[in-house]
Amino acid sequence: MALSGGRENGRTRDPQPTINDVARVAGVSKKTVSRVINRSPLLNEETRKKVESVIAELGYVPNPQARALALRRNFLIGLLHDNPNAQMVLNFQEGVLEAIRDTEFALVVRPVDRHSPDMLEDVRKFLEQQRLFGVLLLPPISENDALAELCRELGCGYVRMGSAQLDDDSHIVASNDRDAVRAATEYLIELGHRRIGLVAGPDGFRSARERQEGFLEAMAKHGLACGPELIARGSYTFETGRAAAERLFEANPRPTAIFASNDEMAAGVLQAARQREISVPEELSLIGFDDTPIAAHIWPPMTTVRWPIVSMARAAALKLIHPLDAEKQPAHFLSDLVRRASVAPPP
Amino acid sequence: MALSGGRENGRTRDPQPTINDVARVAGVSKKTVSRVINRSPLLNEETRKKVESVIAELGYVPNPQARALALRRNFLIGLLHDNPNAQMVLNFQEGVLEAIRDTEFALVVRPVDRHSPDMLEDVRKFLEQQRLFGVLLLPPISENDALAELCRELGCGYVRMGSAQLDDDSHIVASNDRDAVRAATEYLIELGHRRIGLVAGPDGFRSARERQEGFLEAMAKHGLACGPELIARGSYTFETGRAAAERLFEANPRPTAIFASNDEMAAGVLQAARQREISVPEELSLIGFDDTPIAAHIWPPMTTVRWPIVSMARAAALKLIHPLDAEKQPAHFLSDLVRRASVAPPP
DNA sequence: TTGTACGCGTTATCAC
DNA sequence: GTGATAACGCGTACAA
Repeated sequence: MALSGGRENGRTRDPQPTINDVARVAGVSKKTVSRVINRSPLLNEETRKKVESVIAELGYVPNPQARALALRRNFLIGLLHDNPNAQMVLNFQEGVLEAIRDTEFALVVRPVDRHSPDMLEDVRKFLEQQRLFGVLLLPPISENDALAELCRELGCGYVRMGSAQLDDDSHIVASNDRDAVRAATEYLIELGHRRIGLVAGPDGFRSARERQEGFLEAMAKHGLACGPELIARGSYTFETGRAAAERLFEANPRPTAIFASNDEMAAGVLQAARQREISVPEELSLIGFDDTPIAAHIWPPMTTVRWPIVSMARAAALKLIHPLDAEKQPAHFLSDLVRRASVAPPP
Repeated sequence: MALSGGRENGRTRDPQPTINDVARVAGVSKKTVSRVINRSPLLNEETRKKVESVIAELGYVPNPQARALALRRNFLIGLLHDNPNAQMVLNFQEGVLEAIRDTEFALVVRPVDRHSPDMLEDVRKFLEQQRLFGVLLLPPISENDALAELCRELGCGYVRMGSAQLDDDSHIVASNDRDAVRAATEYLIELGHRRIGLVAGPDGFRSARERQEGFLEAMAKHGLACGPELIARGSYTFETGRAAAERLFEANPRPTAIFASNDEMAAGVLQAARQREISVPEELSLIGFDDTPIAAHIWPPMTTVRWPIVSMARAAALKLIHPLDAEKQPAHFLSDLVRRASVAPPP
């Protein structure tokens, strides 16, 4: 009579009831319970109600590990990133969690070190060991094609976040950084700026390249010169932004505006300007990229390009979760310019 | 002959070899393989070597879902937080990941909304559904005793991060905010400041209370007055910091120094000062708390209290993973003052 | 529409 | 030391 897992007496404090308990109490087979859980259409309405009430009464929750074993796939989605910037990572997590809210999916995070020679091996071990449903790749490591290839080889789903079309639409969610920066630069030009400096991002970053090209396109389109003295490269950090600004300030005549390829470098530019007593925006206009909190919290509040990372993250997660409808999720997102106080017409 | 899971021909691209495959190839039982994996001491050295070589050859990796099912516990540790601040969350993740590197544990993140009336129910659902090994609680939700009680009820391990002794040593990793703030305040006093304002944190936050009391202790110890006109409350955001500063500036005489209970509010204070053309540090000294990136990136670079969050996170994770040795991990950490340019003697 | 029997990959029991 | 055999909790053929 007593099925496995059954405990007839009220003594044992239930270590989570199982599907067997539900079946026994409801007086049906385990399979029927399983059908109720998985919303099988061919099911007598009465038995469904009965089973559902027993489920509620017992507080039954399916064991995800057992499900994973039987289905030969689990419900964990991984977030692989190389900490491009804390706020961005967290915003991304937020978007993913919006997408998987009220599903059985969970998000596991995994920072990786893109400079480590065995980064790829580390990721492989991680994927083999955890057998994730799929992974989300954040820039800059999302630009690594070998990583995508590894996922394919391991049969692990993946979606990449990027600044451009890096993969087919079912595997990418991209912002169009080039267009956004072109528009930001044209905004400066329309205000009357002619000498505009660029703090470019590091070599090897696709985002850096896209942003630089957007900048150059705008300058070229308006016939503005943009020699090497107007371009300085940083590595997306505050300090390199400061150093890059120092170099741009040497240009003669000095630029009246600077576009920095991310906010952190823009903050560095601002500090360099302050040390030289160049006032922003009166003597120097400044635009950043990312709209991280720092942009709004420094003085003057900084004009910057905001990309809709939460929506992008949500779309990426949905693509991953519903591989068949992956193409229904938008693959391209537009960034917009957040106008604050760091931009003014040239002196 | 052919055991389950065996594929004798080279045709099928192996969807991960199982323990059965290893056992068959090595010519032993799967229990023996299991013993090798779990480093059972009673094992013939020869058979161990043989099995190990087969494991390597086949590239066998144990399936964590199957292990979880058999062991009735998985190897997922959860991070519950209410985004106190992006950098802090990410630093915490970093510390946890240091601790679980090269283990089979993985980190799953779960933001919660502490303002939602059914926060507790959400967490309960999450824990029941995912059946985590244990969870790490970040402030401010770590201060919620009902949450800790819930974990105990559900048999889910937990470790809380806090600003004070909130739980017994095996369930807490705490910084001593009170001492740190007292020291920071005394630093101001030693420089000669007598009128010192406090931007306190929000009601209901233990950290806010601890920091406030540290401040008051220092003031009292040196016989300094600290009336209500010298205390303004904010809610740990930039904007409330700015507003609090406005109120403090009304005090007569105006304070020559301000301690803000976190960096974000301190940045708000700085902005308010700038709008009033009160120069920092010449006319106003300022100290923050947390040492988030913004502290170093604003102007002037800000003196602040840094707590060793990465080490704390590591300790918390180790406590969770090794419940028996939990007490061996330190439960208390000291914060230190990072001296930058926002503090000077009073005018 | 519902139930039976078995598989998923691992660990635990208890013989040998 | 080692190996059958039975759990663990759930899903799927296939039969009823």
